Amino acid sequence: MKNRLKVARAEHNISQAELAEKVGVSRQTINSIEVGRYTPSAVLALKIARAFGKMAEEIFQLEDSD
Amino acid sequence: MKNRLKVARAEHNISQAELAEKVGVSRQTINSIEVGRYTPSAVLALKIARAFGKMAEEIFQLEDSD
DNA sequence: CTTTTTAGTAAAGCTAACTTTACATTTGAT
DNA sequence: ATCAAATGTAAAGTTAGCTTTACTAAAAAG
Repeated sequence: MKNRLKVARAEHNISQAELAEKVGVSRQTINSIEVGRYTPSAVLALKIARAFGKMAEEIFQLEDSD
Repeated sequence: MKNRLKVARAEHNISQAELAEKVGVSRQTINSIEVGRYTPSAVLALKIARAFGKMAEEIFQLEDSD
């Protein structure tokens, strides 16, 4: 799964740590998702999307490999 | 997390087994998600939404408890 | 009423998501 | 050039997502 987290954070000018706090996970979790180390749960994905005022699909996109 | 899987399946008139096959998981996984036994991964949530031609948020909704 | 399809549930096992702690590297500000 | 903030990564541990097999119950079709 691809994600546009880095871009969305840049648009909103917030750090990984700030996003983490906003959605209730650790900073490392946000970093790991952002760099593609793993896929978030649907709950976390929805919270992240909501934090940016976007649809989940605008932030997270399926790849052929999924 | 709430979900509208049962309704979406009814609209599309497909069984849990058919949906499972479409998105590449076991029938039990679909059933478990539908009855709220657990939350899907973001990948699976996106695949399910796509299978119904809807946005993830139309099928899966955050609750206060999330 | 009998058969078939669909749905619900359970146990055991495996892998991936997430945590905490901790340290190294990069970037930005002064 | 220095200090602070932000990012990247790692290891160890816990929990949740998902699988397979298997059985029961409900609903639909005949």
